[in-house]
Amino acid sequence: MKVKSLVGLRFKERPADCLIDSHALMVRGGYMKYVANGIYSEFPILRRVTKKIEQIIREEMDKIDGQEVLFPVVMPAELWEESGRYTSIGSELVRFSDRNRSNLVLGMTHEEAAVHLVREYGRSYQQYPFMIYQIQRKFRDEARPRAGMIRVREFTMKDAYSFHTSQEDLEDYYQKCYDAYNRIFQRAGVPEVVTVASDSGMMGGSVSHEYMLLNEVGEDSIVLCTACDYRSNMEAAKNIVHNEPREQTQPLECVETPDCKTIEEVCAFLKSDITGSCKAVVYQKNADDSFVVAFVRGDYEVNETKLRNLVGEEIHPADITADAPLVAGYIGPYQISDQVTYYLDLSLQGIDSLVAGANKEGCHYIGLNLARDLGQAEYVDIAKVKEGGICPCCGKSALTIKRGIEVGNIFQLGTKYTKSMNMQYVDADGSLHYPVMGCYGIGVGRLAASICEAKHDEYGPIWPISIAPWEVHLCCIRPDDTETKAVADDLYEKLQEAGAEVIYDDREGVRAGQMFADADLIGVPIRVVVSPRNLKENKIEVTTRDKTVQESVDLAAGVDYVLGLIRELKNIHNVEKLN
RNA sequence: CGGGGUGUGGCUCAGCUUGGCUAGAGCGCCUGGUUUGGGACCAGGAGGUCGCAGGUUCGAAUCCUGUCACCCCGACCA
Repeated sequence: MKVKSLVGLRFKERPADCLIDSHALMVRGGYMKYVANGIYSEFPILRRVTKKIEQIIREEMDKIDGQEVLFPVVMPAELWEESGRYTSIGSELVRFSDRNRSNLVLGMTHEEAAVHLVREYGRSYQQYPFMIYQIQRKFRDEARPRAGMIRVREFTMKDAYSFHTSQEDLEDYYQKCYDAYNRIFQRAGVPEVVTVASDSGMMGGSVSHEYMLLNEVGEDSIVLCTACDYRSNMEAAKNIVHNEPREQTQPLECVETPDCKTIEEVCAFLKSDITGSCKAVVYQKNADDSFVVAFVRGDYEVNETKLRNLVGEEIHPADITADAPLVAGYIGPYQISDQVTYYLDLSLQGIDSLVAGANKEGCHYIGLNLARDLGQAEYVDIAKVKEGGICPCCGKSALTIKRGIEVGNIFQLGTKYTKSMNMQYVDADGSLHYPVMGCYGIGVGRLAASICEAKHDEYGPIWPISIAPWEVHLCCIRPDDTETKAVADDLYEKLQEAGAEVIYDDREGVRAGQMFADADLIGVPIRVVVSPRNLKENKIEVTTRDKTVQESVDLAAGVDYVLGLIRELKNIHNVEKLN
């Protein structure tokens, strides 16, 4: 491929809308073009990157006996009605109708299609286990796409579905997939991707893991233990609090706290420690707007995912109107209206004397003892883990919180879909059973963008060779010089004949500076420069994009040197060798 | 859906407060020339319904109303 004819515009200025570097670089480098909110087209450079990622995924899926299939993008509503998700999923699922007024949906995930495809095939236990996967476009009408390709509405995803005759077999396969995913990320040049325990969300199922590329621009908070291997998404992280007894039990007393609406204001006013206070965070159930109050120790935040799971239905932050059975700013667990459901967080357990709202305008209680004053008090885990918190695995106060981009996930689904869609197999003894499912996803475009985000400098991406659009970027400085051009052309031919993927810049009238800037933006790992200056010494210049190699090589040895370098760079991510 | 912001050649932006000649600059693009190792220089050129609709006015990129789109924060989220 010649740079001269590479379709896509590169430009110097950073587009105003690009908040994160990977987005800016991929737009500036002619990788992608904005089409509509959360929708992009891929130019050839990016398409080459995503194709390579897809190929790595394909190979690893095939290694664990996956079989590639293709589901439709458009599906009839009936299919989604079978699983119940036609109604249970919100506006993220695009629904529309065709000319016959049949209701259709755009595929945002394909559990329904997968079950539909193999419902008949999987009638006998002898067919199990099996796994099918596809690499295909999905559309999710996300509320707020952002950060370029990191969060979009239309995207390419590899989604895999495995079917088993027992939970044990699923767990066995789940582990194989877990390992395959690690190989994929290693081969794609990001071995630093970590797995974390996650909340299964609307997917249902019990066990699930997310693969996170730790990065500042990530949307997820990841809880990591610096003392052991514990890793979890914040949403699923268990919070452990040990409250030491520290005060004598005091009598319950109502005090005036005028204009103190936040817990900080109350504690400052009463000159009390925030860790001895009880904070109320109010939500409403989506279904009937009834109030749900979460009480946590003043210095903690509510983990809405854990709360949502506990409540068992969708909730949203409350709008406390004048006629609500709550006094905003003065809400406490003691004598709270019986029209509200409330939960006490574990962080409140064992505190003998609390400061808490009195459910009266301008008043708080001091000396509240939950065990004594509430009769029976039940404590649940609904608070967010804090930096330095106690690890639920090793018990040390060694938790740290980082940001991560979710590049993949795996779920043990159980029989949610096979049951609802009535997929059964006949067992050896003639009895009927629902197969157990697992599902496994990787966002291809998001992975490409994440890798760019993790590996770039101010000039452009630094692609790992395994997913780089090309392996070698050949620059011919001064192609108007016939000798230089002849040497460069020859190198281009020979490298390609030897199987190297080469992008060749032989543009006339383009100065060296621009060639280099373009090469930086394309981010190819090996750069070969042919110029009159080098040829005087009968040399060519070979450098790597990350500057770890900067060699002047004899022209005669040039091809072999470059081929050797390609092999060397490829070995870095060669999983077979590392394992 | 709530809050904030922005819409002016392909890109980055100025002009708007205080309405007034033919709407500007840099980058990019086209032609010719001089150049040639980190985004060159000279000369010439193409490219705009100033997001859209309505209103005020002798006159609107500029003021008013509405509307749409996008960006950011939040909500939401396999």
